[in-house]
Amino acid sequence: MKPQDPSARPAKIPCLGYALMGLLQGMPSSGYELRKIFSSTSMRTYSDSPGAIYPALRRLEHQSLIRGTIEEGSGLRRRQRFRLTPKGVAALKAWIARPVTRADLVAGQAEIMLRFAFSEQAAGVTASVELLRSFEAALKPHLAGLREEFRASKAATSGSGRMAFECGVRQTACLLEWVQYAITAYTKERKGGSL
Amino acid sequence: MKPQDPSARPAKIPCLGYALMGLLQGMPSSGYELRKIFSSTSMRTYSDSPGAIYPALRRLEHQSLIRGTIEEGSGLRRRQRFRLTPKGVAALKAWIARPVTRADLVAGQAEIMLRFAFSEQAAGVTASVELLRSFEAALKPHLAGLREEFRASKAATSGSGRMAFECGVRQTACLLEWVQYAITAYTKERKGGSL
DNA sequence: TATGACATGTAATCTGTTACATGATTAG
DNA sequence: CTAATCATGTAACAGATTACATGTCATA
Repeated sequence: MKPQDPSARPAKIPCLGYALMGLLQGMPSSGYELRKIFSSTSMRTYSDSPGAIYPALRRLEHQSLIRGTIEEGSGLRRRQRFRLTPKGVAALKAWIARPVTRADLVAGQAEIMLRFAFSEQAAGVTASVELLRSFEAALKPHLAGLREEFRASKAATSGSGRMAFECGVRQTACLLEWVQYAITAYTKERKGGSL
Repeated sequence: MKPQDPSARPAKIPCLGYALMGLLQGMPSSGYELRKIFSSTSMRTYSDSPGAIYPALRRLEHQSLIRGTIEEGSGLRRRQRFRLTPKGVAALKAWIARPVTRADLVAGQAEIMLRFAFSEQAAGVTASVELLRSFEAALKPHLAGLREEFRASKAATSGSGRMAFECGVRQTACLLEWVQYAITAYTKERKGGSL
């Protein structure tokens, strides 16, 4: 069957879904609270629009990755508090544990950083370090390739185009430096890891 | 009229549209050639799928920003070559000349870099430098804000989350360094500019 | 003549955006 | 009572992805 049996693949979860699950682990929250996090903290990159959050939460619930319970506590105001299910925890861990591919790099490192940010709480220090090493392994040849492409296009491209390319190279180099700094920071402070 | 009269706004062009127009200035190309650029060069970030490119080209054509002409030259194989119209050139220049806002920064700098990359050819060195200065002006307070948020969350957030935040701060600092390097590179080499 | 690269497209589907709607609760 | 905030949603639409369809041309 060529068109890839829909029941076979594990129902791809978009990045926003993982962002929500990552926040939900450790801190069960309502949709409104999650929106507040997206609009007020450094996670501004994610949409805080209700038209994004609420449908996303319902999708996750339909996949049994999270479960919402209506709180009756304080007032009569309806309010759902969502928690990760065991299946959700597993999905989150699997997402974090994925090796970093070249495709991840060209797609922008936003998703990898999200994975890393949630890694320690969701899967332990060992998983964080593993992810960093995978990141480093993907990053090195990628940076080398970029530098080669930069040299090759040096004559062809002109002016600001070349300059922009150089910015990309610098940013990638900076990222690699951070990865290596993070690895040493993790491996120096503890030998065993907390998991 | 609250719902913002649709005929009033200049029909927002998505980033892919500007990427296509930027490539088309200077080098009229077919859809297939554009796809090749996206799939083979450092512009891999943009989709090379026909389902993205061809509809985007048609949208631009409907807005009279580009015009396609069927080439009859070599064989009988149909092939459209697209060129920027004067209106397209104007739209591209206007997009490049937009001051960089805080919203641009949190949305990720991909679009700003694209604007800069095309700036010199589309609007001249003066526009490039102007854009860089605007970028710098937006970047400085943003970086300061990030650093403050980082310090504030230092105790609260734990482990990899804080580390990821630090990565964001470093990347932003690296970006600012590049901007300043680029400004000096431009202003040192020529006083007047080529426009 | 069969294969593969060239070249262009369409259809189904998914996700996100914008803009609006709805109702409960709290502060003045 | 009224306005603002809390909290949750919906509807219309835009844009991208995936997967497929179509046809041309060169070459082995």
